[in-house]
Amino acid sequence: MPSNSAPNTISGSTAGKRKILVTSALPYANGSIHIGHLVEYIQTDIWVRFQKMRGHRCHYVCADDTHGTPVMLRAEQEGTTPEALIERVHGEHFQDFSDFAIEFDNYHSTHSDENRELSQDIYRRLDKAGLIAKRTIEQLYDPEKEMFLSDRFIKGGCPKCKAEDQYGDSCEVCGATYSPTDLINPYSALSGATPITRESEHHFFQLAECETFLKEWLNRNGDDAPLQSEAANKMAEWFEAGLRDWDISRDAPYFGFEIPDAPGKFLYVWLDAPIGYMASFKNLCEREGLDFDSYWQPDSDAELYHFIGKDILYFHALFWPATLQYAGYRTPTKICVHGFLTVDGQKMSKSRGTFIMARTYLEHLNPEYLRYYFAAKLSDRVEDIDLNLEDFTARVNSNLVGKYINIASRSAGFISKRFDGQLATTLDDDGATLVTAIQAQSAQIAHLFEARQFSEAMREIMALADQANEYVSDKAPWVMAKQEGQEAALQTVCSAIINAFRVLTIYLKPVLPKLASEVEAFLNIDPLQWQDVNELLTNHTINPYKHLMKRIEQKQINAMIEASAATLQQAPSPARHGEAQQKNSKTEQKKTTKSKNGAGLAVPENGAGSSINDETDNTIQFDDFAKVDLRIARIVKAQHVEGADKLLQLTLDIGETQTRNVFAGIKSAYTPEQLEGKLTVMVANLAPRKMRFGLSEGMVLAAGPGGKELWILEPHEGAQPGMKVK
RNA sequence: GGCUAUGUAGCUCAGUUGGUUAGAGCGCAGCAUUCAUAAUGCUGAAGUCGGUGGUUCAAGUCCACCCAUAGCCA
Repeated sequence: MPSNSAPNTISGSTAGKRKILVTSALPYANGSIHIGHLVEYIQTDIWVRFQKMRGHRCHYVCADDTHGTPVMLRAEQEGTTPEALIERVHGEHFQDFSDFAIEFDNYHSTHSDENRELSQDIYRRLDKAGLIAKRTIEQLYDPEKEMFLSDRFIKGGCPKCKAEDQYGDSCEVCGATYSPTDLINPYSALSGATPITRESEHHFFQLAECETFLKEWLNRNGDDAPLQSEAANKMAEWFEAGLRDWDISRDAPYFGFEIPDAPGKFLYVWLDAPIGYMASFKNLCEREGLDFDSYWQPDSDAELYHFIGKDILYFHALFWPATLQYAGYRTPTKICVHGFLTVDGQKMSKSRGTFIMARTYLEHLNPEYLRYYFAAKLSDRVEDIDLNLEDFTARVNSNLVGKYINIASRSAGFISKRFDGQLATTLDDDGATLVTAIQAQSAQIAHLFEARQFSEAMREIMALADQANEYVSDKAPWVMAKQEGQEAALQTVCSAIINAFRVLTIYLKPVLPKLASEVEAFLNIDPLQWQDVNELLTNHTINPYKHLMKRIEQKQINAMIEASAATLQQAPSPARHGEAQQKNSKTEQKKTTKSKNGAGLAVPENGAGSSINDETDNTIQFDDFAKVDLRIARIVKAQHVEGADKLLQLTLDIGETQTRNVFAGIKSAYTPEQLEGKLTVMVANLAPRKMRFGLSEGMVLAAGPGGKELWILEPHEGAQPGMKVK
């Protein structure tokens, strides 16, 4: 594991200023920022702030990713232009980031002059290098809308199971994969028109030509290689599968940049998106008089870091270095890949209220809680991290408020009340020992920040906070305060505590910049830099202590979850770019369908107490309720379903001449024997759902989080099959 | 289906090249304390390290298979 290794020559030292350029992936201009996105921006921002505190010349740039079909269509839907749409979203994104204390040196847009010039120039350079091939391909075309359709925008009947309304690449009912041309009665999802096949010349980036270079790049710098081991593994997989050409052109109409000398052809959004990193930096250079070339020329002495999520590794580890190399630019120093965010161990879910938008979070909680929590969970590995809300509350309250903030809170009162804010001129032996011990961890903690092992750094820092609290406990200043002749000792002890607090604040500053600045005001000092660790604050007057951070209350969390559940109809997509975006919203849709009625069970995928319906708010009218025909049902027969992991097949008697067949996802909690003969409640008027194993004609009601914890409803004695539940 | 990860105390995670009774924080229990917007200190309980089989004097750590979860298959 390369980045776990001992500090190398670059990362360990403070001597010598480094030139560092850092990016986070560009958020797509077709959705709001949510807490999943924030993992990356917070991770990057912490790293950047650390580098700046160390005195390095570090720039952090980002931008909105604006091009592609989804933006074009959404603008059309909203009755506006793509330009107006992306401008509005740009403002929203920037505000969200700012409010989370994510401090870009520049937040630009891929729809900018800089990006157009760079993108078109890079295309020309790649073409000149012989890497662009042109081939005519056949694609489905919407004659009404007059545009080519990607798989996502074509629907029709599944060629295998005949299910209707399936997408162009795979069937959600039987799982078959196929090509859109295989669909039965295909139609355009945009206009409903029948698509026709049409030829078009496309431009391809011949990635296979770059294989030798990519392998060399990947193995560069030994232990300090550009990729983490997990990402390098993935690369090996891709190499083994063989690198294929990359289709980088799209036909008009397309919101993007035209390909030079190819009228009606546009650069695919994924080509110009990463170039947006350069464009944003170029824009910054022009504004601040920096030398763009010294960062991007092949012999550059600057370091270049891209922080990305594992979902877009392919673009950043294959195409992007290849693009840069063959266009005559330098290549990235490192691609820092992180995993996804889960909430309470599961994918963020709109119905459970765990699909939390950045804005919703901000309306209920302090952003620095989340910054700390993410820091406490993040490592240099490509691992998913979990936001466990209970753990979140406990850790923030205990670590930040109970341990760290409390150190200031329990000493400052004495200093201001008894000594008029004046700190002692020297520390006693024990106090000096404590502060020295905390200072001594500076190099180690810096190394952990540098190596992106933030969770380890937080552990170290909190262990030091424990030492400070032990010292307070040992010295018992409140006892001294009551003894005559102990004034000097009291002042000395409290000064040591304040000094311990000051050093801990330096260590936490990259994570908690706002809090740190309040601490600076409280301590009456200049903005803290990393090198200030070695100084002592003595013979100095501090300001009266005001509480620096409140504890999280459960009701704030609850309110945030409720608010998230309530605003879920505007389904923002987590994806960043064009087609990836489409794919994701499709997954989301799949999930929704499934939890609604796919398994014939009224339990949302995993959600205890959550709403079944994703689209409405929580209140319904009586009429709405009356629409649901709930009936007492006797389980005449229950059996396993061959090939299904979660399903039981139930035969239900609801007083009709025919029994009902229902597939229920309760295998994990019940055996067929436990169910046969029992009474339960079913939804009798649910539209039948064709499943892989047959037709499901309703669903039975059950509660619980899932797995073994699942309980179906059973009426009291006397109820008869067929009775209506109302 | 193929591939890649992950699975260690209630929760979140550490566990170096296989080596003495498996660690931390949070939570929990008891005690102490009251300076601190209940915060702190001390003590303690708690794990057949996903399962099965194997290699070895010795396996959480290596191998095989299986189970679960997540992702990738452009």
